[in-house]
Order: sequence, then structure tokens, then C-alpha cells
Amino acid sequence: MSNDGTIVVIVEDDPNISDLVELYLRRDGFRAYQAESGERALEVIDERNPSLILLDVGLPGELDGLDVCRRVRTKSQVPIIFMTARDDEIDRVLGLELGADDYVTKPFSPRELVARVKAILRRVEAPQQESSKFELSDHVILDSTRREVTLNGEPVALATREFDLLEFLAGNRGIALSRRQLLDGVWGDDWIGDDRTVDVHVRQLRKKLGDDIGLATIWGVGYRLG
Amino acid sequence: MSNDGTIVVIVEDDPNISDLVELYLRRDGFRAYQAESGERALEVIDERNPSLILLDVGLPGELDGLDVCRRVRTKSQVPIIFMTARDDEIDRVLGLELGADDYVTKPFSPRELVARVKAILRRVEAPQQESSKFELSDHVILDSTRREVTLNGEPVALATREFDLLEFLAGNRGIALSRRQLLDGVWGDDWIGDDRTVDVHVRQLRKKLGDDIGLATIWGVGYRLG
DNA sequence: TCAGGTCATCACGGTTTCATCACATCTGAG
DNA sequence: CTCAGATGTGATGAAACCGTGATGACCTGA
Repeated sequence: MSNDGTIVVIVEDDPNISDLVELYLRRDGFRAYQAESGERALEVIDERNPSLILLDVGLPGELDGLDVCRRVRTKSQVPIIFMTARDDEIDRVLGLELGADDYVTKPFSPRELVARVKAILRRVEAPQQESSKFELSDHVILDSTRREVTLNGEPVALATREFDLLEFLAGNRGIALSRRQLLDGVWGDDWIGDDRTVDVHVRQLRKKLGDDIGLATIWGVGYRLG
Repeated sequence: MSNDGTIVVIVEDDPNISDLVELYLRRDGFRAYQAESGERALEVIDERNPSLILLDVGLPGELDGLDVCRRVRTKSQVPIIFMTARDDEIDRVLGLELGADDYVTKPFSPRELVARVKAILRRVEAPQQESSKFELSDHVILDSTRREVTLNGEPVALATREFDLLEFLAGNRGIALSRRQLLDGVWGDDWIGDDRTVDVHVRQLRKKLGDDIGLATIWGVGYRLG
């Protein structure tokens, strides 16, 4: 399995622990980022849009781990693994019912933690992309809830159809879609019209966002993103 | 969440433990079945076709938990949660790499176990997209959904007919197909044309992908992949 | 009403595909 | 070994397909 580029955020106030965990994650090809407090965690998570979060329950300050979990859960279904020092069961089950996907109790071994991370990600890898943000390339980010596409951080003016088309493609990333499928998904099943219409909008997207978004033409079939 | 009818098999030789777990699972609406040995486990799993398996590592008899896991994995991707008494880490990681999805260490609380079961099932419920990948050789992989063939990781530019032909052959791997069968499957039953057309496309495939994909000529008949 | 933007459609031209042909090479039965 | 039939291979012209600029209908807000 290749973890290259998979982003993990570590929320932990003890730098000894977080540094160690980061080291092991990076050794396995993950991109890991630290946050030392609950407040900082929310910022980093928003910024990095990680595929998984490692979350210390006993954070100092206003927001503890459970608070962070709740806040994150309002916006996304990203997997969360709790790290806890207190061994009582209430915390564990509570954590799980809160939407945590696993937990480890301190002291834990970094190797075990990494194994857990992989196990969870293996499950999640299904196209469950619930997060509203899609990284289409290094430069292009699509935000469904904001209904905005940014190129190098700058918002790009996309027409309604253009955005809908890109969003649909992003939601089916890696899947070759026929013009008919795209029309059904974006224009609606009952749409009657020329298949070639898709082409024109694809062209606009490529023109506005550049060719590096990876919107490939599948000859004789349709298009595929990613 | 409704667990009604979700089937769980408990593989555990200690009836005290398995009865307790079964009780808690049934309280939560699961349908739970027990197996007291590795041999029996395989029978019950085959019979009940569970959505999840709870598996004791330290089973007595010929087949221990790890053996059962391996055997099950040859046939299905059903989630497995290991129950283990030995607390050493090796077992844990080993278990995870074997394809286990989680584990608990004895003694565990039934409530915790049920919470884990739910957490795993929540993950699995996601509409698991079929991988649709064919490994044609060590170097060549065909991905149907992406409609892409990679040679040593690099995508190969295949024309529509070439891809369709290869996909059809891959879907009938190990079967010698006549030119007529290939034309019916790829070009369509109603296609009228020269049988030799197949030859030219086979040639293109061999040219682009190398001879090691194992696309054999069956003299006087047609072709066979693998 | 008008200006500006959106959007489906059209037509043209370049590119890719692909069935077929002709010839070379191979296979295996006798 | 010979030879007839089967398969491999390069070339080719036509058809299919896609990218692109233009056009006019339509909508919206000033």
C-alpha cells in the first residue's frame, strides 16, 4: 500500500509524543502535521483537510479532545483515532459513540498506532469523500459548500454549469464517465439535447483551470477526472 | 442505527465469554451465532454468511484464530475483529496486517466490544466500489472504471477497440476464444466484417503492452489471455 | 429597455481510429 | 521436407471523433 501524500493531523500537547508519532508516520510515507491545542487543531484541520486525525483526549485549554471531535464532526466524517491516558471505559465508548473510529491508550507504541492508522484508512478508502473539499491538483481546490474553486488560492469565476460539472466529475474521480452519464448527473435524467454540449463545458473548465487538473478525454467514451 | 438482522459470528472456545457477547449483541438487535472451534467456525461462517466476525486468536485444536482468518480471507473481505488474551504487540500488528479490522484484548467489556462492532460496520456500510482491476502480469494492470491500462505504473494509450478487446479477454481469462466470439463480445453480435480484424487489434495490444501479458494464439481457433 | 453574462447548438478542421488489403511469415499435418 | 492454410505485419483511405470559435436564444439585474 502506498500512503504517499495521505495527510494526517496529530493533535497532542506533549511534543515528545507528537514528534515521535510524526516521525513514524513520515517513515511510512504519510504527510503529518501537528497541532498542540484544540484551537490550533481546528485551524490546522481546516487548512490541511487531512484524511485522518489523531486526537489526544486530554488536551489543556478551552477545547479538549472531545470538543474538537464534536466540532470536526459537524463538518466532516474524517476518521478520528483517539489517544487517551485515562484507561476508564466510559471515555472509550463515549469516544466511539461520538464518531471516533478507534483509540489507543497511552503508553502506546508508534508501530501499533501506524498499523491502526493503516487499518482505518484501508476501510475508508472507499470513495466516501464526504468532505466538501476536493484537491484536484496542487493548485486547484474545489469547495462544495462554499461553491467555490480556487486556483493557486485565487478564486476562479465559474459559471453554474461549469461548477456543477466539475463537482460531479470530482465526486466520481478516477471513473471514466460517458457524456450521457455526465448529462444525467449534471443536467438531469430528463435532459434532451446534444451530447456535444458536454465538450464545450469541458473546454471552458480546461481553459479556466489549466490542463493540470487532469481532466482526461477518454476517446470514444467521455471524460475522466484524476 | 438499526442493526436488525445484521449477522455476527462469534468464534470463541470459552462459552462464558461467547454467551455474554452474544447476549449483548442480541440486545442491540444483531443476529449472533457461536462457533467453539476453528473447524466449526468455517462451517458456521459459510452457512451464515455474516457481516462481521469476532475471532478468538487462541483457539484450541488444529485451526487457531489466525488460520481461520487466512482461510476466510481467501474467500471474502468480511470485517474481522480479533479477541486476544496475549497482550504482546507482535500479535496485534500481525493480526492487523493479516486483514483484521480491529482487535480487543481480554478481558474486555461487552459494551466496548459492541461499540467496536458498530464502528466497523459503520465504515463498511459505505457503498464499496468494486475495484474492477485486473492484474494481467507483474507489470500490466487494467482498470475498468478508470478505463486505463498501466504498464509499470505508466498509463498506456490504448484506442477504444483495443481497450474493449483487452477487457473482454481479461474477463474471460484462461478461456480460448474464437475470433467470432471476440467479435460478438467486443464489436457486437450484429457486426458484419472480416474475422481478421481481430488479428490486427491483437497485434496492437502485443505491440503496446509487450509479449508478457500472455496473450496466446490458439492455432486454428483464436486467442486466449492468461 | 439595455447591458452583460450564461448556455446550448452548430459548423469547420484537425486528429485519431480502425477495417481492410497485400504481402511476409509461421505452423503442423502428411 | 513440403505445402496449404493460418497468422503476423505495415500501409492506407475513409469514417468517426474531438477541440474550437462563433452564434443567437435566454435570463437577470440595473
